[in-house]
Amino acid sequence: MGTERKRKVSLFDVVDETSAKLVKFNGGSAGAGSNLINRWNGRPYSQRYYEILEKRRTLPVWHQKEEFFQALKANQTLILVGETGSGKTTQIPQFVLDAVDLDGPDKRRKYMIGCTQPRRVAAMSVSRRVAEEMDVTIGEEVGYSIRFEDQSSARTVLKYLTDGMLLREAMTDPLLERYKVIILDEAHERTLATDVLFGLLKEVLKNRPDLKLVVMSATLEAEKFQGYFHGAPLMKVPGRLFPVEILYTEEPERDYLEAALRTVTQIHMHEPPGDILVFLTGEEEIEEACRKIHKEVANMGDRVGPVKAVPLYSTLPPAMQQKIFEPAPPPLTEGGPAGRKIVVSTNIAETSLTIDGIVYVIDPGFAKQKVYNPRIRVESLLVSPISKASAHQRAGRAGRTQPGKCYRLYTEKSFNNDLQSQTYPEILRSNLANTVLTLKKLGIDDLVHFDFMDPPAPETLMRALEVLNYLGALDDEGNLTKLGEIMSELPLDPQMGKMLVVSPKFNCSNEILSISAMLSDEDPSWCYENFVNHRALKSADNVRQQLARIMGRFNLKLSSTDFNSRDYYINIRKAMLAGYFMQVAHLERTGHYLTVKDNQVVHLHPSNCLDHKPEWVIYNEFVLTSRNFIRTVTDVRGDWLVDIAPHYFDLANFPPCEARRKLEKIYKKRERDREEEKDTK
DNA sequence: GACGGACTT
Repeated sequence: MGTERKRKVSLFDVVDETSAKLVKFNGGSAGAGSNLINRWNGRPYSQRYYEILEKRRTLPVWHQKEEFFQALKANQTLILVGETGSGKTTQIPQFVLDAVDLDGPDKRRKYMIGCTQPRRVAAMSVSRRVAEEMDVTIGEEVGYSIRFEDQSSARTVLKYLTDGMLLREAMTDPLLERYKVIILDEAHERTLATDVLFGLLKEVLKNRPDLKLVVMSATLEAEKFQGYFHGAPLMKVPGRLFPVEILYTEEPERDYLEAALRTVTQIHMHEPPGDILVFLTGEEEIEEACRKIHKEVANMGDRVGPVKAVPLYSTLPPAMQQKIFEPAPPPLTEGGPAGRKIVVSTNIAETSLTIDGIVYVIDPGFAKQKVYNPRIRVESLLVSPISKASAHQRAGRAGRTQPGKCYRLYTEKSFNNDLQSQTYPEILRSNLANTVLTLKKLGIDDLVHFDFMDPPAPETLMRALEVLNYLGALDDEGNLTKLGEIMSELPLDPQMGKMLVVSPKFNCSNEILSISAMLSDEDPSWCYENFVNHRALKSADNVRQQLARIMGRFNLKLSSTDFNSRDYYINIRKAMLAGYFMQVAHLERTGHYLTVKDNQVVHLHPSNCLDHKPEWVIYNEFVLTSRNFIRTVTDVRGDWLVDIAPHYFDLANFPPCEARRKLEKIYKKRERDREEEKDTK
């Protein structure tokens, strides 16, 4: 069949010049005489292939193709720095395909090239683009793999996947033996998964001399990467951005929101046409800013053109998000002042979404960032100053289609002296219980000596180990137990994983499965005009199915207590406690709740749906906002605590407090009951 | 009496 196609093609009238060039660009790897045949699927190239090829050749990274080949050939690890527009994400993996031999030792099995992305959408859209460039079908020779969707096949030679997905694959394929080359893209973002992959790959490379690693990053922190990867060579690729003029304020601004709005109106009045992108920190602030912009511009009357202020944040429904791509409004009257689009966005526009046509960026210098307090095991969001790298990225958003301007609402001195150069990697700002469980499953026994690029605080690791030990996922020697094994396979936090795994014992796994799915996904009670969010329910159902499949693999039975039984809800609450016994709060005589053992004063979040204040509650989340809130709470009973988690509520290891005294009473009553029982016998 | 920056398995 293949021969027939080849014959047809040799008669095919293709522009000679293109095919001649093609031989050269395909290198020696395309089979002899097959320059018009796509080596990946044996089909003749389409006209579109040649059209795209012309454009690809103009990408900055193409000028360094030979240099890249040499570096890849000579080294096991390679670091590549390329700014926005260099074409690295789409081109480098294709260069790698041209440079390496994917045949396995027995010739039957072919190796793959894997390229990680921090985000699902990116993995999906980039792989589609590359499939088009290579003139192959997506899901065949070029594919992608993200949660809920595996678009790859036995023929796949290049696979884009989320970094979290590669980490999952490593659980079953510790030496990543399906891969010949792994490319970690967007490494500067330092996601939790990428950071774990760094350390893991360093180990794997030692045991797989034939495996190669390419680390791609957008910043010069690459020199740090170089040090980490034993002085791997660094290749720099220029980006393709228009110049962006940076403007600072003379004095520090007291109120960044007010300053941002003032800057918007000034640009609108005095600057040439071009859209504006304003970075703010959250939904509420953004909606308020949009309202104020419309109001202020309306007050200016006909002197200025019309504006369309559009909000942008991740929880905005997709249809509303699409509005950022609509054009600016036309002038009110023919020949009148031009209209302007003003996108008011969170950090989502810094990395995940690119909007063409932005000429002005307003950067107040703040973002909400996660911080973790290992002492009380609480993660919270805090509005905090951004890093220099982040400011640089924001500014770049103004230069995608023409020269632009970036207004930094802070002084140049502040930029130089106060901003840290890089954002703290996520691994230093997170609860690591889940990460530690993953590492254990990956066979990393000695966490203290695991080669993290930035080692987390020892206390954070200790707290994570402690939590996993209390849950029974790790034994006292720190080894993964059978329970821990199952928990590591579930895409859930350890507490929730434990709750789900033990739920069959409480005869309520159907219900706990639903609860887990609903809690681990976006919240559908954030309803839109009192209707339950359909998309959120669909996605919770998706999660539920995935969890049910994994439970099936471990022979965990799906069961329910009779709905009319008085034990129906009791069993569910007990199963929840079996996972969440470390997140208990006790109602003190003062009327306040105090978290057990950590002794933090907390308040029931107003969104709770209890009709009374129970003496003991377990909570799903501790949120630090205007006060310490515990959110999504469930009423539990004191004697369940000592039944279900006696090892945690062990009085020998318990600070003196009201909760302790209550537990003492329960233990004493237990003793009395036992003795009475003895006497009656 | 009031909350989700961005992501991922």
